[in-house]
Amino acid sequence: MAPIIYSKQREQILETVKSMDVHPSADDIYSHVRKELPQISLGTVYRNLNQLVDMGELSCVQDGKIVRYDWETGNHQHFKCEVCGVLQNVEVSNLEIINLLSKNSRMVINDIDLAIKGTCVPCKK
Amino acid sequence: MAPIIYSKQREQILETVKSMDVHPSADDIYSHVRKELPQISLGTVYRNLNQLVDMGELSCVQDGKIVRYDWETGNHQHFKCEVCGVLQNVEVSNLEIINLLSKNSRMVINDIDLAIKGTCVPCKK
DNA sequence: TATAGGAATAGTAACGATTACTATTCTTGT
DNA sequence: ACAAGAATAGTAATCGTTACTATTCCTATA
Repeated sequence: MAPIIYSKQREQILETVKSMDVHPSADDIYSHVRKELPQISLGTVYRNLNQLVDMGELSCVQDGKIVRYDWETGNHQHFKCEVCGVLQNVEVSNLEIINLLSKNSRMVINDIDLAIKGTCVPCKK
Repeated sequence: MAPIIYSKQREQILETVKSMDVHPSADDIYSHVRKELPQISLGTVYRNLNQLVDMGELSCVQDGKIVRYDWETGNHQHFKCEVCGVLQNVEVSNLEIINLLSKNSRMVINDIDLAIKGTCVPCKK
């Protein structure tokens, strides 16, 4: 439980993720942040991303075998287009789904993680 | 599109997964199959697991950064206990969830992948 | 049943995302 | 200004998985 102290690297990483519209991978973020801080190392990016997720400043999603980061931390789930590969947020009431699930199960449900796969609107045409 | 021909390794891998009650990883399966076929290589296990999933004989789930395999291929989702780490199947009507989601979205939903996190019945006590 | 063509294998090397390590540099409370 | 200890850059290591290659196995055909 070491206290977290300021670093310009962490601030820059957070700002960078917030400025990106897609769900960037650690490597995407590294590339962007290097424009501002050319000396930053990839390990620093990973360490800070993990901290920011732990702190609740960011959320993350597993996309295949890589992790993607998201500045939206509220109640949402992810849609992946199987045609173009884009990953986008979908506003969903997790509670509704949890209620649906709770009807038939005796375990305690804390959270759900829903990956929706299909064809996005532009690819549909 | 090379035709798939018989191999005792593939048969043994499939039988092994079907005999296991938990959701085994490739490495778990490798350990078990080696008792019957000591010469089998890990690469063979991976290659055949991928084929069996493609053939629809098995299904698989991403669990953190590893993939786990499942002989149940029907309509179900996965529950992970955050206390003991066990991964178990939950019977869910995917259609109900897809209907819920389709109300508010214009993309075409082909499939969903739901990871439920919580506390299992034994750990609840 | 012998055989040829190609599919599968064992063993090993390579890969890619992520984490660990370490000497040095920053932050911050005093 | 200074000391304690967080954070960093750079690099090595880890780990699940895939790729490669020479050899062995399967099976359709003669």
